[in-house]
Amino acid sequence: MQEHYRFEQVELKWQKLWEEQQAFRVTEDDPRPKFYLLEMYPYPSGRIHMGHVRNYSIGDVISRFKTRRGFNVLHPIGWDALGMPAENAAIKSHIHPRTWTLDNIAHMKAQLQRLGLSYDWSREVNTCLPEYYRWNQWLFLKMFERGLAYRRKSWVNWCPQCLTVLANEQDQGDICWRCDASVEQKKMEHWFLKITDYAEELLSGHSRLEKWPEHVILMQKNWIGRSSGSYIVFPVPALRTGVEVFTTRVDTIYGATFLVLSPEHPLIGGVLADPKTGPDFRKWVEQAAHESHLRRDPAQVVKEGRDTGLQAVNPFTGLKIPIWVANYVLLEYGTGAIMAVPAHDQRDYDFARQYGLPIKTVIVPEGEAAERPEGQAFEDYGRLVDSGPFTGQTSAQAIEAMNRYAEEKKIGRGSIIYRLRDWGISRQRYWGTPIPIIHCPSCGVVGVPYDQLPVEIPADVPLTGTEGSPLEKVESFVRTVCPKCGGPARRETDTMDTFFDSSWYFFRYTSPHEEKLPFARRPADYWLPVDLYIGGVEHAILHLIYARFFTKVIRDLGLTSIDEPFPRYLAQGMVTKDGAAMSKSRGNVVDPDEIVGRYGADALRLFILFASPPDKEFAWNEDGLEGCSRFFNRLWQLVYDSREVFRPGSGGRRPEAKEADPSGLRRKMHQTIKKVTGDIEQRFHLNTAISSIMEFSNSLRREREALKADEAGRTLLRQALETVLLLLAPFAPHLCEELWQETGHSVPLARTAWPAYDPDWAAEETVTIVVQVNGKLRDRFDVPAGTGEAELRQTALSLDKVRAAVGAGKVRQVVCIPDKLVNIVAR
RNA sequence: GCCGGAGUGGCGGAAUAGGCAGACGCGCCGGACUCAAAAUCCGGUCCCUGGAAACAGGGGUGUGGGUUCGAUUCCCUCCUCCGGCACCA
Repeated sequence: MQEHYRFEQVELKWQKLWEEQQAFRVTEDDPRPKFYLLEMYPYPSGRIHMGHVRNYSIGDVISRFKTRRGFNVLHPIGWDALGMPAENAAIKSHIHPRTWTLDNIAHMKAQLQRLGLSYDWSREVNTCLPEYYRWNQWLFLKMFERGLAYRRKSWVNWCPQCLTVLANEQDQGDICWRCDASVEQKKMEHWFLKITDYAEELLSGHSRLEKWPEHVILMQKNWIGRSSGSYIVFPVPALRTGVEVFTTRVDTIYGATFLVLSPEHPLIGGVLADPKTGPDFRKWVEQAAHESHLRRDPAQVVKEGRDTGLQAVNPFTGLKIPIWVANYVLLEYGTGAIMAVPAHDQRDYDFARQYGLPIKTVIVPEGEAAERPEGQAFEDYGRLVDSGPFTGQTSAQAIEAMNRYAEEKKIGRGSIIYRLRDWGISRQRYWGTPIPIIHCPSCGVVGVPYDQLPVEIPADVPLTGTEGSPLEKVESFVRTVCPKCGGPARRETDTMDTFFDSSWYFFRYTSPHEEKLPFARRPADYWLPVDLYIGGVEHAILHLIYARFFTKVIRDLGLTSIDEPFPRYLAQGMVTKDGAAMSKSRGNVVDPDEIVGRYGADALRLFILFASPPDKEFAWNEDGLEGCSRFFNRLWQLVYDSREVFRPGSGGRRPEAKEADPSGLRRKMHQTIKKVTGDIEQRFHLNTAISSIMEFSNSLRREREALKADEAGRTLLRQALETVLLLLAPFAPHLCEELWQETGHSVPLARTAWPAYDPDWAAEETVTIVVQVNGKLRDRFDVPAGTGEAELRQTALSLDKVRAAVGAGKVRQVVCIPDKLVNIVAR
C-alpha cells in the first residue's frame, strides 16, 4: 500500500476498469427489484458546467446507494442534441451543426466519464440522430391522426431586417439581437399540440405526486390556472353585434362602467376598416398591436388606451357604457375583451382614474366595515350593494345566481377556463426534427406515411440566420409528391420545438435500440415509471408539464399503462456565480476539468455535495474544495496507519457485547450508519450525510491508538474503518474502492451491501435535558433516556442556577418534554 | 407585474415534528515540528460587557409586528436577492 493518496492514478485505474467491465450495465431479467433513476439529460453546449456536475453527482450517489441497497438500478444518460446554439455556431463559425454537436458530445462524454459517473453507457441516447427523431415524427403523426396536433395562425416575433422569426431570447428589449432592428409581431401558420385537452388531468394528477416538492406542484397548478368564471355578451346596438367578455367576477357586473378590448380584437378591426376612423386613433391602435404582445414586463408598460366611440349595453343594468381599447388586455386570455369594474379591480381602477371614467362600488366587505384605503380597488369577495335584485347577496351566492340568470336570459353562461394554452411547437429553424407533413394543393395537409420515416434533416443547407426558414430554401427537400394522390406537393418546412424530444426520452432509455416503435412495451413496463427524477428547478413548469402530457398521450395510444412518468422529483437548486445562473453567454462558467486536474473527481464531487443541500441554490465558491481533498488524505493516512488491523488473523470477529464500548465508538458507528442512510434515502441531505461521516472519521483518528491496544479494540477499529469506506463510497467511489481493495477485500465495494445498523446500538443511552426559566437557558443535566416527567421536574427545580433565576418569584407552570427540556415559568 | 423560492458568524452551511442557535468544512488567530517555508499535527474562533482565567451577565437567525411556556422553524407586513413566465435549454 502506498503511503500517500495519488488521486489521478487511482481514479483512472477504476474508471478504466468500470468501462472495460461495463460495470453499470443493467438488464430486465434480474431478480432484484427495479429502480429507475434519471437525471435531466444535458444539452451538448460544448463543455460540462458546474450545474451538470452537481446534478450528476447527486444522481450518482443515489444510484450507487440504491444498487447497494439491493436494487436493479437503471441509470442512463443521453444528449438533448437539437437546438438553436448549434445553428448559431454554424452561422458564426461555419461549422456544420451536426459536426459541432457531435464534437461537443464526444468531449462532454469524456468529461462525464472522468467524473466516474455510474451510467449504463450502452443505453446512450442522442436526439439529433434520425434513429431518435424519427420517433418524434412517429409520435407527431399519431397525435395528428387524433387531432392532438393541429395548425392555426399565431403571433411570432419578427425581425423585418433579417426577415426571420426571433426566439424570445433573441428579442432583446424589442430589438433584434443581430441587426438591432426593432422587433415586430407577425401572424404565421403554426403547429400546436392540444395540451389543453389534458388540463384537467394534469391538475388532478398532482394528487399522485405526493413526493414532489410542494412548491413545484403549486407553480404547475398556477400555470394551468383553472378558474371558474362567466362568459357574458354585452350588446353593441350600433353594430348589431355584441362583445363577449370573460370574467371571474360576474358578481361585480353592476359596477362594470366600461368595456376594454385588446388592440387585436376583431371588433377593433372593424373600427379600423371604417373610413370615418381618425388617423390618430388608427395610428395608436396599430402601434399598440405592433408592440410586442409577448412583452412581459408590465412595469415598463404604461397602461394606455383610446375610446373607440362605440357603446355597449351592460346586460344586467341596461345602461350604455363606452367601449375602450387598451394595451393591458390580452387577446390570448379569455375572449380578448373585459368588462372593466374599476371599483373592484386595481388595473381597471388605475385606468379609470387616468381617463376619468366612472367608478361604481358594488361590493362591500362583510361584517364591520373594514376601512379600505383611498385610491385602491376593493378586490376581495364581500356582499353586493347597488346590484338590483342581487343586492344583499354574498359574492359566492351572486356568482351562482347571476350565472343562472345569464343562462336563462341567453346572455351568457358560467364556465371553467384555464390559463394553460396549447403548445406551439413550430420553429422556423434548421437543427430540429422536421415536422412530417406534406402540403398538397388538392389533398391539403397530409401526414408523411409511417414507412417513409424518418424525414431526415437535409445535410447541406446554407445557414445565414436571415431570410426565413432554412429548410424552405432547399428545393430538393421541399419538393415531393403527395402520398395520397401522387401529385406534386411541398413538404412542411417547420421543425419541432426541442422540448418535444425531451418529453419522452425517458421512455427511449428502456429500449434505446428498438427499431419498430419509439420503445418496446416489455422493457418499458418493467422499468417505468422513473422512480426518481433529478434536475434543475428551472424546469419545474415547462419540461415537467410537457413530459407529463406526453406520458398521458402515450398511454392513450395504448403504449404504456402509466399515468405519471415521475412519481418522485428532486428539484435541484441552481449553481450560480456572480448572482446569475452559469451560462456560456454570460461568461461566468467554471470549468470542471481544471478542478478535476488539481484535486480529482472525488474531491470535486464530495465538495459540490458537501457545500449545500441539493435542493438549494448554490453560489459557486471553491473555498472548501481544499478541505475535501485534505479529508481524503487524512482518511488514506488513517487507513495506512491502521493497516495492521486488516492483516489476516488480526482483529478476528467477535460478537458485539453491549457493555464493551468504552470509547463509545461502537455506538457512534451505528448512529452514523443510521444518520447517513436516512439523510440519503429520505431527505437527500447529502451535505449532512457527508459531515457525519467526517465526524465519525475524526473520532476514529482520536481513538485509533487506544483501540489498537487489545484484540477487541482492533476488531472495532477494523469494522469502523470499513464502515467509513462503505458509507463514503457513493460520494468518493474511486478512493473508497481503492482502499477497500488495499485492505484485503476481493469483492469490489460497489458489489458489497450497504451496511446495516443495530437500532439498540443506535439509540442514545443518556440524554441531556435543557433547563429553561421563562424560556431562557439556565442549566442542563444528563439523565438516562426515557426518564419520567416527575423526576425531570424535580431535578430541574432543585438546580442552584434555576433557583437563582426564579429568585423570589413564584413558579406558575412547568413545561416538561421528556428527553428534551424542562421550562419553568415563574413570575 | 404575476407565480414560486431564499435570506443564520468573516465564508459555505447545521439545527429532520415549535424545544441547547452556529454541527461539519473553509478562513483567521495561537502553538508544535522546521535553519526557514510549505505540508502536517494540536488548541482557539457569533457579538457586547465584566474578569488574569475559569466563568458570569446581556444581545443575536434580512425588517417590523403577531401567536406560544418557548419561534431560525408557524402567521402577517415590508426589504433584498434568485428561478419561471409559454420560441434558450
